Amino acid sequence: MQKLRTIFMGTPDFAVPCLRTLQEKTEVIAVITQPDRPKGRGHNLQASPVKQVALEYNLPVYQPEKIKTDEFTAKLEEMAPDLIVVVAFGQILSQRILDIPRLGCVNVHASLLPRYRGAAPIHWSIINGETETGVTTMLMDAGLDTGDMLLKDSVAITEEMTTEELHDKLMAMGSRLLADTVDGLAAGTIQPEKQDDSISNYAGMLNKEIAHIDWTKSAAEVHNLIRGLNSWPVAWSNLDGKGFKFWQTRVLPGEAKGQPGEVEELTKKGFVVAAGKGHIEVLEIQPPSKKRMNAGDYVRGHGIAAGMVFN
RNA sequence: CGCGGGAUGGAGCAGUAGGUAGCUCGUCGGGCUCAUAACCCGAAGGUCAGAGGUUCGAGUCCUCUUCCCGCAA
Repeated sequence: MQKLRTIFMGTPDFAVPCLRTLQEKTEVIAVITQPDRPKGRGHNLQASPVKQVALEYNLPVYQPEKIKTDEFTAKLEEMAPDLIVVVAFGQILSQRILDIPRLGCVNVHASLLPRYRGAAPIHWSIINGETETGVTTMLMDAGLDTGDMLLKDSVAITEEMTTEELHDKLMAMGSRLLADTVDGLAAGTIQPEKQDDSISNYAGMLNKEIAHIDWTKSAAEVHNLIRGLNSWPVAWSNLDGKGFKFWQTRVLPGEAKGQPGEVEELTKKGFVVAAGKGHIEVLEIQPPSKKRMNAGDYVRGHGIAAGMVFN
């Protein structure tokens, strides 16, 4: 069978396994990714993970600042791909681009659509305390993650799972699902299914403010925020005017003994903080200008004491 | 050369106007105990990130280097 001619669009780590899958199954004629951005200390320009892998395969890489320009669209039309695959690309495609490939544009999205459409489905599904999520492939249309669904796979979210762990699971699942989707599309065996807009919701972009812990919420909600924002941007709270990041916590049984944010007691492994309802034990923390460390170690070296209040 | 914060025994920290390096924990040995991650006694372990400079003398002041963290997605 003649290999499909495809174009891949993606940017972060999450998209990399999908690119590898596509490279194995099809002839990738171009890779589109975000322009190199200044990153890290020193603000050096850094290529996206997708670009690095594309270069490894010697694939042609394009990095338009805006993909929707007439000029770039025309270039895509010239390439005349059979299929375009988009995974965490970071730019919205125009209808004109969506119309280019014969088999359409396929998107791999890290949620069970129509739930959690948008930029940060993995983070939000944990923050909201969901017990199940997954990956969905769809035929893109002009809306944001509103296209007809192709294939789906699900995974359970456990109580202690962090975004980082879930991200890795879904990343692997996404590339497997993409493989099946490409095969199915080529063979014409997949029946696209419309999304039910009435049960959809939106997982917006994250910002610093949502990462600020609100201790008046319940212990479970605080814990979900912390594990949901683990790895980035990491939930934080102030003590003495200094920002502390919270990396790992666990919900303790029983009622809160102090006001929200108050350190109730020190424990072997860390310390206990009261929430609006219930309380949590802090196990791993990151003080200003320091690496993340065991909360117990931090307590031993510092004057953390019962009665101090985070806010 | 984008801005800022760090680097002190295995871990986390002190170290006050420069004058022989301390604390909490861990480790090892011993004791107590039916027993213990509990308690008691004792011990080991640091060229204070590296190089140079100022000084009678520097963890403590100055310069350079290396590494780490935050901001920026």
